[in-house]
Amino acid sequence: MARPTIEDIARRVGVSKGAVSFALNGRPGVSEATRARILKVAEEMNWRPHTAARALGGARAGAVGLVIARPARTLGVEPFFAQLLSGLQAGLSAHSVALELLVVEDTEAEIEVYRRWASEHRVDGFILVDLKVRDTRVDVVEGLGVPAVVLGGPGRHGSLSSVWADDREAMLSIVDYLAALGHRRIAHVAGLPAFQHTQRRMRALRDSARRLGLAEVSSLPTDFSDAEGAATTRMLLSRPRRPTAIVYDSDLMAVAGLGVAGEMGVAVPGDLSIVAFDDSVLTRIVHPALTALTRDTFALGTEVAETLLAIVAEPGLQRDRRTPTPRLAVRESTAPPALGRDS
Amino acid sequence: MARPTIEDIARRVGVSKGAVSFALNGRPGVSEATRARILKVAEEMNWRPHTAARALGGARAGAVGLVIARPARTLGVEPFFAQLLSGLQAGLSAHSVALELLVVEDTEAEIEVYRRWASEHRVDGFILVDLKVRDTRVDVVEGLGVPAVVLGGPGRHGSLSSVWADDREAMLSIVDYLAALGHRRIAHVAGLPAFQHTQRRMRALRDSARRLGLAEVSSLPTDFSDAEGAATTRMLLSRPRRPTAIVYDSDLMAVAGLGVAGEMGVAVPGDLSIVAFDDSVLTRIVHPALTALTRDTFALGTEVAETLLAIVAEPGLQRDRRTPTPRLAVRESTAPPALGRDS
DNA sequence: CCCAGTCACTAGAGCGGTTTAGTAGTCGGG
DNA sequence: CCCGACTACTAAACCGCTCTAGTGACTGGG
Repeated sequence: MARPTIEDIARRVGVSKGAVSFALNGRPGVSEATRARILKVAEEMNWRPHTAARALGGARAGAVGLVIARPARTLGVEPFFAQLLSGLQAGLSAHSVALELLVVEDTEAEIEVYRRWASEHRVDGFILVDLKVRDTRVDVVEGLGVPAVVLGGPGRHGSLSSVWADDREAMLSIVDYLAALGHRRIAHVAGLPAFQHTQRRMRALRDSARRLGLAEVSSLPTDFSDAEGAATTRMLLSRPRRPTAIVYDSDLMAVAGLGVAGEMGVAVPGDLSIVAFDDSVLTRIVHPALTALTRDTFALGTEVAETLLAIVAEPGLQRDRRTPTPRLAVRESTAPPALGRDS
Repeated sequence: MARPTIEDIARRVGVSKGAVSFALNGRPGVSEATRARILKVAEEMNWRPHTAARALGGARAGAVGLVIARPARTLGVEPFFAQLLSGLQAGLSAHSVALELLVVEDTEAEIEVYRRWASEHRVDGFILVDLKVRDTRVDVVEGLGVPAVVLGGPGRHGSLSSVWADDREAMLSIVDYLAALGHRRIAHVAGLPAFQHTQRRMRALRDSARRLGLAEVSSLPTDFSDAEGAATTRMLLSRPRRPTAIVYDSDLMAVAGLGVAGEMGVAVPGDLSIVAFDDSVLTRIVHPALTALTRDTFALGTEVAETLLAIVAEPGLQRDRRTPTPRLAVRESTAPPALGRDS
């Protein structure tokens, strides 16, 4: 037998389609006895709702959308991202909601996809990541009237809900730690300056340096790629007065930096301390293992998923959820600076 | 104005719903003049098809499904996987087909999802990865009558189509290369023995050793995790007669192995050569950069996507597509073995 | 000049659910 | 005994689109 419909069930039980619908959705309108009979037959016939039919009636689409604007080839080198995805999955699938994933080339294409998916009723909500300083997406998604959660923040995301971690606090904790070890010349290999979180981290570093009286502290923006991370490291280590510690905005860049140090004969942590502003298996498998700011990215993903589902269930709701501040996991890549010629 | 429907367009243009449908789908039945008028109005009103309504009419769902059975937390440490995903995306989105992604705990749950998605008409086809030696999923998916493509092979996937690379040839090329360098004691840190490709690689290594007269060659299965990769390496390097070369079944394990070598003071490539059976940015950012079997995983993904779309478009079609054999990219982690005490 | 054939289009059924309005039947109170 | 309220259910509209059968106008051949 082909896919059974509620019509088939109705016929078999001897009731109307409506009664079957009520019974299957736990809605009042049928007696308990009838409900039981209907459920039994539905089970026997192995009935499953046809999502499209449901969605057509104006109901939920049963999926949420995640669109990422990156050159497709670079996705997936970021362990952070993959972990986030897993967490999202876990949070969504617990409620049988699917995730529609799309990778596009740029923000313009991304916005186009939001427009399309929203008008096609393909998804019930969106997740926005990689928030920029002045992000055009926020206005567009607000305008579409579709529930959305922004990963990042605080602030700067209009009426959309958000889930965020305190980048500032995190950066302060790193600098405090390095300063306590005795480091005075600290470099920060940052990410894309267009990102809000990059800006926050750079500002936190600057403030921290002022407060602690560290003179030679600087942030160097990159595009988050391993290539630029390596190039920037090479440049830093070629300086006559090179930094004694480098903070990288991603674990991938930190590992790339470690590779450059090895190549240039700079001992880690003897001559150079390295801290990664993100953790993953990567930082642990290299030698020496990298000191890293560790957070539960998986949990972050589930948090985002649940927040979004809550908003979908109750439109108009707005939520700003702060996640625990990441903590520094001290490993083997940090040590007091060598008492060198120029310290 | 809320979302416009073809009804709205029909009214505005002064034709029937049917005419609008024909015009918008490039179907015969309307004059060119009318078609142009309809398209113009549709454009003005910013009309988009309602996917659910379309799908309800028995048409395509406009999405394909990818279900992965892994503990959700471990997804995404595999660069291979992320790259594949990007490629899939690229191939699918070129045809405006979405990807429904779900990560589940085990194969049983995976099968349940296939059943559900198929009966809910949520997807038009499936992509199966991580094929096991005797894989229960193949029968189930065949039984569902939903188009599917298996990544892996050759053979052992019933009537389903497949896209595959020649693991055997690849392994032979690695062993030939190492033997040519002078290595005689080669270890293979393999993946899960339940996987077909792990079996093929192990067999290829064995055959190769026999052919080349290499006496001390062995494959050691792991679960593909960095932890087991590291542990196995530690064990191998602690042997009195340790291998002079190790081949790892994934880049992640190779990097983990490199870390262990560094930790144990074993010089790479001086005392030990390392080859990774998979390439990614990982192998390039470490120092020394790892010699690796490189293939275009992104292209593999698009290939899979296109194969699946072809089968969806023409059910009954069966295709076995072999992708180019991966090539060995020689980097800094391989060299002739040291003329040690016991070689 | 008539009829068959083509063209351009319309009307409406159907996809599989949800939901609303309506209808029997029962029950309790006055 | 009648009326109103409530319960359990039915019938049918509706969601937005596709697609088939049907219709009227026009064309061309005999």
